[in-house]
Amino acid sequence: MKYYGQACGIARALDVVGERWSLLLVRELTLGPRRYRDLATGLPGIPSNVLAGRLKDLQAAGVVTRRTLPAPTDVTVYELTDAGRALQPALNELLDWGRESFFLGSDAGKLTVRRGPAPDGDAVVTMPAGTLYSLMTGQTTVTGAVRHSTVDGDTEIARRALEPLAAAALTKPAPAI
Amino acid sequence: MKYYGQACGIARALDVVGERWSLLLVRELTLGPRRYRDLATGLPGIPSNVLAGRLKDLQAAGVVTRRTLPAPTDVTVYELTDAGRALQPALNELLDWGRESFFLGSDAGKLTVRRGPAPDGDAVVTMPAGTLYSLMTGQTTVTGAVRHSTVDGDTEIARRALEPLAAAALTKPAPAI
DNA sequence: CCGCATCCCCAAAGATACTG
DNA sequence: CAGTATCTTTGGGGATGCGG
Repeated sequence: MKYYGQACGIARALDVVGERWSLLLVRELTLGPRRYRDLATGLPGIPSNVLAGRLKDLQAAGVVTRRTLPAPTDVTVYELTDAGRALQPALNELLDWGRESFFLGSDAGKLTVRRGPAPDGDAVVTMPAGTLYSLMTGQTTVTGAVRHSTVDGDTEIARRALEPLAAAALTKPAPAI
Repeated sequence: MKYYGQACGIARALDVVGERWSLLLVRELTLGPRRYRDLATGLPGIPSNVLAGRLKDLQAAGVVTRRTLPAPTDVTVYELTDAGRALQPALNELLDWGRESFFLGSDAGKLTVRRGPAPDGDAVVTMPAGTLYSLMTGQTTVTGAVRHSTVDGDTEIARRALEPLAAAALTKPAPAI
């Protein structure tokens, strides 16, 4: 890893747990001791070598320990050290921040997640999360989704912005709008 | 950026500010509005294109805004949004965690930073930070450093462990010990 | 199986030069 | 000064292999 090399405590903390997957790995271990396989399934998408590498790094940093349970189980588990458990308050704050409201932006067929109140735009479409889900999974169409939405601004622009989000659009390249 | 794609708030938070440099950039902006150049100097080592990219990402995420001050200053500054300022508690917790005590480990000529109390080993050398600095900058030798240290364990092993840390060792490959 | 290690590939970071 | 352009290097993503 490349270190920030700053005296700041935040930088030093990120030197230890700032790499991709590291904090999520700690999150998994706050639930208790876990086996390699448990961690792999709890972190969908993490490559096997990255998981192994992170576990090594966090052990070297004194955040995680590896232990083999006594016979007859004879299972190797990973668990947090005291220093690792001390990360809990930071995780809680990140959790609080991360679950605040957010909104989806559609720009030129590219879907982005943004935080805070929705800014003014050509059109703002507000719909229940379930309606968005139905739209994206093909259970409803753009027309159907709009019926369950409130549109603030140009309705035609709103429809064109929603098109690339519909499930049908997933099989063909999104048109630039 | 590759998103974690998990419903967990921590994962969503890291989707927004989990990339390298992002949280340190937010830290800089908690001090108040800053110009591009201020940020670059406050984040030593950040490549210019990465800084520009992070600023774009954080603006898109609604964490940072860009503003041009009115004439005659006519200076563009970056500052945190309300959502960005809401990261302060998380930064404080990371700061608390990051400035806790840590120790250096020397293993096969490789220097590592570890957290928590120093574990038992073949030898544990305790010295003032200034002595370590002198050793690594060549202002003192291993022998001189040991004189200002307390050694718990095998003294010869301690000396061999310190050798690769001395400034003189930086010009030649560290021997495997 | 479970717990990794190895390989290849590509996207992103690092470094530096350059421009309006 | 505030970025963009370009090139090199690193490290993550994905698949697969392998020993206990």
